[in-house]
Amino acid sequence: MKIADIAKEAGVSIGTVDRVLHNRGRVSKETKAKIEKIIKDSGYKPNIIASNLKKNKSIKIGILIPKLSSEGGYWDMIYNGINRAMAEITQFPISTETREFDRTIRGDYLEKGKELINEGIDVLAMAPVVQSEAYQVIASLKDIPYAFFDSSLPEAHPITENLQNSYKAGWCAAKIMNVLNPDASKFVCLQMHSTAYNLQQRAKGFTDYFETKNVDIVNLVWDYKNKKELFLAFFDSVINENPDAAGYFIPNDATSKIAYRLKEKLSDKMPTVIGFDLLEDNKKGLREGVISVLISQQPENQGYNTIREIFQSQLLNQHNTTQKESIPIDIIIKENLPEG
Amino acid sequence: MKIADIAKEAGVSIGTVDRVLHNRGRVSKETKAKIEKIIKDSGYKPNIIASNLKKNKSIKIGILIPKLSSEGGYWDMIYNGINRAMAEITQFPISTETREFDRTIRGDYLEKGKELINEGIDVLAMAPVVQSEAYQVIASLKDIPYAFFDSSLPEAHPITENLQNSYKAGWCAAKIMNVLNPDASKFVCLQMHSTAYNLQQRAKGFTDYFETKNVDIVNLVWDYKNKKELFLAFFDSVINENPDAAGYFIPNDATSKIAYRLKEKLSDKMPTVIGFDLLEDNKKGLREGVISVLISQQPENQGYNTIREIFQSQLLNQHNTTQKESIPIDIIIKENLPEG
DNA sequence: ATTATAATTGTGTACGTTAACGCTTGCTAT
DNA sequence: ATAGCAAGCGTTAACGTACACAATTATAAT
Repeated sequence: MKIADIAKEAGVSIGTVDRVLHNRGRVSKETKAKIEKIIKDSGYKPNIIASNLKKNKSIKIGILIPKLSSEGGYWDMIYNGINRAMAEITQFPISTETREFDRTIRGDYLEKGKELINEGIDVLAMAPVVQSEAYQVIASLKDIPYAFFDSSLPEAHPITENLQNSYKAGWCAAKIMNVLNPDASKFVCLQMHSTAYNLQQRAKGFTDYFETKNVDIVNLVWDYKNKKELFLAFFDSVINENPDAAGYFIPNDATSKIAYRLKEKLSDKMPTVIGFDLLEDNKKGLREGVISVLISQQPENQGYNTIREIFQSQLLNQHNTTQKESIPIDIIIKENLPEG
Repeated sequence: MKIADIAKEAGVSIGTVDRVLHNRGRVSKETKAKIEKIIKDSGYKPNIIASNLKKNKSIKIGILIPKLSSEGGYWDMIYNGINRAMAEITQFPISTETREFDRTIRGDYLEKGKELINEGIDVLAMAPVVQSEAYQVIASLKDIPYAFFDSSLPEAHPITENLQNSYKAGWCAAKIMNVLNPDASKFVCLQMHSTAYNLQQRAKGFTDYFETKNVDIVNLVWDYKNKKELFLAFFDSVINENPDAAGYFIPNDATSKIAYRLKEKLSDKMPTVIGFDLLEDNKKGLREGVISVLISQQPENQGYNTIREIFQSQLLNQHNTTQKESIPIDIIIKENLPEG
């Protein structure tokens, strides 16, 4: 069934059918109704291939992402996923324009966002990690659609979002910590960025799990604005003050650093260490046994899915109706660590 | 850069360029060389959209899969993934033709496979679970490409395969079993289909893990050809004979049945139960605590990926060069069980 | 030299859709 | 009555590729 068939059946020209299909007006009510009925009854589906060929439209996707090669390579993993998805659809007229922002510089997020908008992007994929500025970027977008990865923003309406339920991830980590140390009565939870919502939620999930259990959770926060060289001294004092802690939960990605320090100081009775993300350092820690468990946010898939869904919605006009699940909480131990 | 541009640059017509592009001969050596150089230098990429429009080719994918609604719904999960992928590409001229076979009927695999071939499929996606017949099907395919899901076949050359490393999965399960029962000295491994290669490998991985540890593994096999109603009596005797078993490893998907029986018989000191696949029954067992851990083969993703890769290679002519990883070993506990 | 034949190369149409453009018809305002 | 105008509809030229067919040129046979 193609437009010409509909036209023939309706006794009109393809131009008229086209106007009805695209709601371009200039068609009488009766004709429109007749054509719409035929379209409905025949189950006509537009040939997206021909459509794209004719329109010859190209979609430019803006990517707003924290500085690559920072934070242990976490964002690079997302970016790899983005590139994998792009590679799969090179055949289609789609391109990306990337801006890396520095989340520690006030206003940088907004600035880079506006740069992208000025570039004339058709859709924006963003990690809304600087909340207040992210809202401003969205406001500036006007009618340009946007998608989230890594995290979300209340009250926003992205075309898709790919992120993990942080609270549940913390809760899950707590369960594992509990199982690995059934008799323990004390664990440490050490956050490195006080402001990040994700990390707060993970810490909360972890703490809440133990609420009804007779277990002491020591919640600590190390502000990333502090001088880096002071960290180890700080951490050593944490170790000294909590000799009875059976495990350390690190809601952010700096797990290996902490794990190796613990190994150094407490080689005899190494506590359980649970952290996040399959960064190279963390994978090494897992392989060498100083980290017991890592929870992966599947950043590669987040990037990949984001692009795929943008592609589906913008180029193929397929808007997903079904509620999608969030990224699963991926439990990684030495034995199921993916190779490479 | 399009064919017309190449033609203009080479001073020939597009027909000649076309012949060079498709190796249809009838072009002089010099002309061919000149055109090939231009193609190479310009980085020309054919417009797959226009190509498909012209060719108007439709790909029919044959699906050879065990009876749906059998084996606890495992194959239905794969089929769901297949359908999800198909839904994403409805815009493209691609269709499926499914044949369900009964793996317990000798010759049925081959028969259903031949039916598909006679249907005139362009590519076959198959679960090569009946090895000898699968080889015959492949031989009958002649030059039709094929893809594997769930399992593989030595010496075959599928365009893609999506499966989990069974040995590694068993090994991983063993590690978890060990961690959950650090002081135990005996575990039971109970297989339900003696012939399935996958299950053998899982059992082997599990057993091998404990080889150097002073742990006793009781390896049992219940042949599925036995009368079903005898199973519980058999299993009760297993329980009685191994009162000191700290855990049960079930390499196949009938985990919940076993777990609930154990609960009935040994409610006071319930052993650890580790099994496979997120079937409804198993998920229930996990939620209710009779199953400790399930390993997921991500069947949904297997089906999804298989179709996607067929689509990429057959319709977009994008043949993946990079070695792909096998399906990850997905560790599922109550706390990270996906909803729904 | 002239055909016959083979080896090259060029031309034209179609794939289904889009959208600019133009044609008709009927109406309003002068 | 007639120009002006808008509503409604039809026509047509692309988009880039594939392939059948026509046309040309080179080579061989007489």
